[in-house]
Amino acid sequence: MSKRRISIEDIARRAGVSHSTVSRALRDNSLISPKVREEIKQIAKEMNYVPNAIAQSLQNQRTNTIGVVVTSIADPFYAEVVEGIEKVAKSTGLSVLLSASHRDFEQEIAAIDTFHRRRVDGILVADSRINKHHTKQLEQIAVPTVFINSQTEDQPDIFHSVEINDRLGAKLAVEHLISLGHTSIGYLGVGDRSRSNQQRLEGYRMALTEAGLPQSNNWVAISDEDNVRISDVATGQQLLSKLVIAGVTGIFCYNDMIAIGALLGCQELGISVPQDLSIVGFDGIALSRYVTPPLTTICQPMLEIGSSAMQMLLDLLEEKSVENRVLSPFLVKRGSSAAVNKGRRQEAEGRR
Amino acid sequence: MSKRRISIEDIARRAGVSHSTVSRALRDNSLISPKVREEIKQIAKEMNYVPNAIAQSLQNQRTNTIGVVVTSIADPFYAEVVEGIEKVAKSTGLSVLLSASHRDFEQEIAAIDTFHRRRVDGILVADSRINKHHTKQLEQIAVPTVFINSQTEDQPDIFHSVEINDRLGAKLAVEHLISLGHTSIGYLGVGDRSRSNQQRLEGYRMALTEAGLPQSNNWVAISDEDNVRISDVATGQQLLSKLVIAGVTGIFCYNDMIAIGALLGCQELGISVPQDLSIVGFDGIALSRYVTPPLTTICQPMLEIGSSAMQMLLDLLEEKSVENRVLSPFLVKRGSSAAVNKGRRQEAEGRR
DNA sequence: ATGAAAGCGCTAACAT
DNA sequence: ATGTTAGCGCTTTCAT
Repeated sequence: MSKRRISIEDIARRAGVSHSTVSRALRDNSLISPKVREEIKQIAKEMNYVPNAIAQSLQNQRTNTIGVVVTSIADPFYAEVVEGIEKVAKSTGLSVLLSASHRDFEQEIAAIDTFHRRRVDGILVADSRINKHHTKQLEQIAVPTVFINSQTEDQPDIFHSVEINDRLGAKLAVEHLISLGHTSIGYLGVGDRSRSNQQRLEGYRMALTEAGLPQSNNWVAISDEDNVRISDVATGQQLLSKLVIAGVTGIFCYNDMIAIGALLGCQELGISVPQDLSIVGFDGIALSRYVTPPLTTICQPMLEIGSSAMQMLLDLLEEKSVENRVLSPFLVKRGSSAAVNKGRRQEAEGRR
Repeated sequence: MSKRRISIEDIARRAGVSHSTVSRALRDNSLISPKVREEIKQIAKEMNYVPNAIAQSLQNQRTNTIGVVVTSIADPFYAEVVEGIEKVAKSTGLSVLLSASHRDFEQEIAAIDTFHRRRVDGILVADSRINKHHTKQLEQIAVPTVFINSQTEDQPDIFHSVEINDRLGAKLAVEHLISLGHTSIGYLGVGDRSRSNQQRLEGYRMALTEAGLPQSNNWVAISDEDNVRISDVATGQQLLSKLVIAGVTGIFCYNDMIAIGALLGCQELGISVPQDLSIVGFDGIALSRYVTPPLTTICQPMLEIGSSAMQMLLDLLEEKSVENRVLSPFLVKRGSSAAVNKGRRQEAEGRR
């Protein structure tokens, strides 16, 4: 299987030159005469020479590799983000090492540490749990790092970031429901993504306040932080009834998976969407288009989040100065939201 | 940013020993006295030493890295497979380089080539297009390689593989429809995944033949190979009407995305599933559970496909002998399939 | 235009 | 138990 690999020394021997000549020839160094250069390239091809990127990396102090940490590879949201990352990485000759953190601080640190040992040129971390307290322990990482939708409240300013404007997204969602005539609007959130959940909750409240609409603690349901073992879908399904009992006619969900859980919950309870209840999600994952009814949602430009984080990393590698980016999400209206229907709603309530 | 990194020489100098002593101490070599060993480890920690995996790789002729090629990172099926791969890779201290081929032969080769240059210890390729004709060009890869659900008819036998039993899966699907009383059963396939499509088609035919049921070319619709730019969902949606017109009461779809397209098509045409038409998918992606009605489908054990391919690779790395694996898919009955309803069906036809 | 030699950071065989 | 030396495969001065 592993007959030793061909090296430039082997080629040099065959060509009757020194190995440095071979190195130069293969790299199109202008010092080498065109003739020998071609000869050497020919021999290299005949011998099936494949340059050893490890040796090059050691010498060049550059691995042309970046590390990417996501919560889960199978998460449809981050899968799309990684797709965007990989695309621009590939176009610049960079390879990507991928690792999953499962929203666990320890695993996130372990992944970064591995990347560090492997001397990646840069790191991208999605949904990071790292905050200022850990800065000390991490500042010697000395590798350009970009955070994507960081979950940390106060982010170390030595790092860079690409974020979605969660508050704006939430406002857009709630304003949409308001424009449809809803006045009792609920929020279905998660307990284990502190920052984004907080921001979306704020956007939700802000929209209600600006519209002069009432608020109530009964209209807000957020999953227990410790209860996060279960999936977002299950969370949405479980928490739905609380809001339904509280009498909301529209619900803004933390994300699409929660919203789908809510949709499922509605089926169980015999509530029809959007006639009896309007539901709005967040993220815009492919799935949101295919459920019934198709989900009205706040779309994040997932590919762009990935590609622009990667682009930022490239700029950092070239020592350009970069500015943190905050991208704007946008509303996509689909079938799960409709004008409020007070009659139907009350009738539905009476039925219970 | 990049103040030079601490090396074992730096530690050696501080500790007043030679760099090889440091190397040994850090690796718990028993030759080093416990006392100096601890001293050295202490100093290393103080200096924030991070071993250079690149230098280790060059010396050890092992990168502890594997390369994974999938058609698309955002593909929900392969995302799940990669999740399985990464999990066992991480547990054995291996890192994974990920690359997308987009079902394109050139890109697949390019990715493998990059892995080759980077001296990965092993390679996993999903949906490979490589066949015996390319063996010559690839046999010097000399890196343990495992194919996952290869798309190639005659696979080079120097490579190993983990596959799903497509024919069995298709049979299961069709037998399920038959057991529900369906006698006119269609197949909705794809033109750009030659092998798996072929196998599933065979399984479909086999089941019909064994049951003594009629077959018809009008009951089989397969997308043009050149028309593959469009998504599987769109394919399913477009091709549906042909089978409907041909009068089938049940359809087995190449995969879940096609099936979802078919579901969408049914909505457009006012056909209710499963009352008027039963639909069965293939893959068992998360999505299949959440559409309406939830999709009856043939599940592939995605995580297991990933982990067992990875396990096979590990065995190969330890020079154990391995055997190719063929995993069995299984039927999951959900709402999209039901007993045939001839009355309703004919009525629906009359309506048109 | 080409070769000799040093060195990237590490491991390991060979001294002692 | 520790130091010396020689690589791993490459790039890059510095000679010539």
